Amino acid sequence: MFEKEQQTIEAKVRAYCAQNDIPLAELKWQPIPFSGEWGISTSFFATAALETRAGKKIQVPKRAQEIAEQIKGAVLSVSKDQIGSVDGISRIEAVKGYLNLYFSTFEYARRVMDEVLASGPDFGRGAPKNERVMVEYAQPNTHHSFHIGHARNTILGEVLARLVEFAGFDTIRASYPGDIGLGVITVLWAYDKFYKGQEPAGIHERGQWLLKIYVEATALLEKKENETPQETAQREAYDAERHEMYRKWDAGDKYVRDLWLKTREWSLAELRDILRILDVKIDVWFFESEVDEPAKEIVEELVKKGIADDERQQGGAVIVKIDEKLGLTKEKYRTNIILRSDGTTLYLTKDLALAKQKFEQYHVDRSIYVVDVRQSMHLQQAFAILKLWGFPQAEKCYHLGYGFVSLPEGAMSARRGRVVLFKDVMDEAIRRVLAVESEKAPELSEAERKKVAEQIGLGALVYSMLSVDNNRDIVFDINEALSFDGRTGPYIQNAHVRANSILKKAKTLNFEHSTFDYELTSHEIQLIELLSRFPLTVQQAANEYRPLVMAAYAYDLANTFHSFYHAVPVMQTENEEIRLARLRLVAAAKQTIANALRLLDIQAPEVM
RNA sequence: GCCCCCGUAGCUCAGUGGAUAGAGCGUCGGCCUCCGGAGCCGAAAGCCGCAGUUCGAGCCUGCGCGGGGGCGCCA
Repeated sequence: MFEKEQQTIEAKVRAYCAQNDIPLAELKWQPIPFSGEWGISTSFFATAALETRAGKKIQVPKRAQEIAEQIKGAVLSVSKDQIGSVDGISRIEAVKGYLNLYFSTFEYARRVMDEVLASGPDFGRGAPKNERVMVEYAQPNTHHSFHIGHARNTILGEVLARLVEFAGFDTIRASYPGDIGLGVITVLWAYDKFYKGQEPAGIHERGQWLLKIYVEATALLEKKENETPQETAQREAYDAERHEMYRKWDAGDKYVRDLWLKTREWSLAELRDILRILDVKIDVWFFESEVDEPAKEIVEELVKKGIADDERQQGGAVIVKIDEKLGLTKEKYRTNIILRSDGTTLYLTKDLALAKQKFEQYHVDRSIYVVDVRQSMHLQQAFAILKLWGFPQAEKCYHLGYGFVSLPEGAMSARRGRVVLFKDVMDEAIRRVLAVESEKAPELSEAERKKVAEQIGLGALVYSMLSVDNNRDIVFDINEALSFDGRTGPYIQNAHVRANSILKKAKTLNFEHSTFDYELTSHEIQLIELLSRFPLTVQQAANEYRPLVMAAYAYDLANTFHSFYHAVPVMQTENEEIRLARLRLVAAAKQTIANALRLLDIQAPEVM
């Protein structure tokens, strides 16, 4: 937001250095820490180090301070006419090798407020980048229920999509559910054999019921210790039935296909409802079952191109010796199979086919995969093969890996039914908020209370998933995830509510022309500075593909607002000019908190 | 055997080459006659080890120690 001033000063610094034979290194600007005032700074250590390398015998820190002081003098000196004073800068200091430029707050405060309030919900939006990004996430297997690990995936993916979209990328949201495989067939088999027609009516009840069937079926099919011969025979018979069903599915048997579609729809109905709750709107659905045929075709193409080696004649599979083809001498991507010896495809094959479709049909320039870190090797292999295949977009394929979500008692396991379901956590979240709401907000109607409970409960859950960097594992503790105190979603939402509360109390919001031509408190300055950082934070989070960056910013902003709120009176301010200016600042803060929350897929309530 | 991730305060985590390493929870102490206390203000407490690169290392490189994950017919 202060690029112009930065450039003006930079030009002066360059001019001075050129005149005085100082080999200027790259200038990096950053906000001044610790000051409580507001401005930007840069250091001259790198420049001094360059001089050292050029042969001068000097102490770098001392020399850096020297340069900073000289430049300060030059910038301030009006007599040398090519280096005059700079508009908008109130004060310049040279300290410890740094050049600090303090802004004249009056001018900048007005500029920041103007931009926030004129842009409103678009404040922080980046200019269009003419580049298309596809984010693939929310890809649970069907015929199971949606657990808290799926929730982490979906939330990370959605927030990433919101960030890159707001940052200026043309964005496509894609989901890739695993709707076929032995696990799916296992549920089909058990449903058909033991439970046909007994499904419950509710969307979530039915989805969760499928998981129950899966757990039971897995137990029936699992080899046990000390099995009697009869038990062994029974188990093997079941297993044979299951595989026969898979064969029929593959052959397109109508009965099995209908059964599959019907049960799959139950899962998808539950998934769609959870996505509705999370305000996720998927643009493109790719089903694993639909990329099977294209996958088989690309195997032949890769063999023909000499990328894959066909060992089928020897009774083997089709493989890609990735390291060898890339000319690597060290083991890195290894070798992997793209077609089983029985002619069926694998996950890797399907991902290759899917990537081809993304590039050719959807023209994506960047492809982001939000997938569990345990599949990191698999995706690196896929990207490497895409590169061998000649897709330039392979360079811009990115695996956003995230650590898995486990429970205090160990890893989650759908097979064993040891999972924490998203819906259960969410229901509990709402219960907990409702329990405190009657005390916190007694004036709310029943309907409002329920709506707010959903906003706050989800806010807590979502923020707890975003406030940890994605590559870290999470041990899910419901009390931590649903905490409303401290560094949490509700803390940020509360800042929004408080800002709203002040604005509601104001008789008029006629502050369009109010100025900040009075002595600002450090709380006001810090709040304005935070607001001004929002657009750059959007870009950083999007460029680094890191939702955490925005989650951290939102907390800092809320924290700064809460401090301001306690320290600086707004409505009680006697002076009307100052009161209006502060109201304007509160309005800008409310808007920016709302924008940040929206990017984090968290609702910004007006009351709570 | 090889590859990837992680090691920062009692606990859970930020901080990816610059000034004084920050939060939350927990502990201890203050603040509701004042715009909403889901809040604010304060205190105690910390970079796994050894080398190296650099003017400067929690951050980069190497080695070691400790924890987690992965490695040709699962997804």
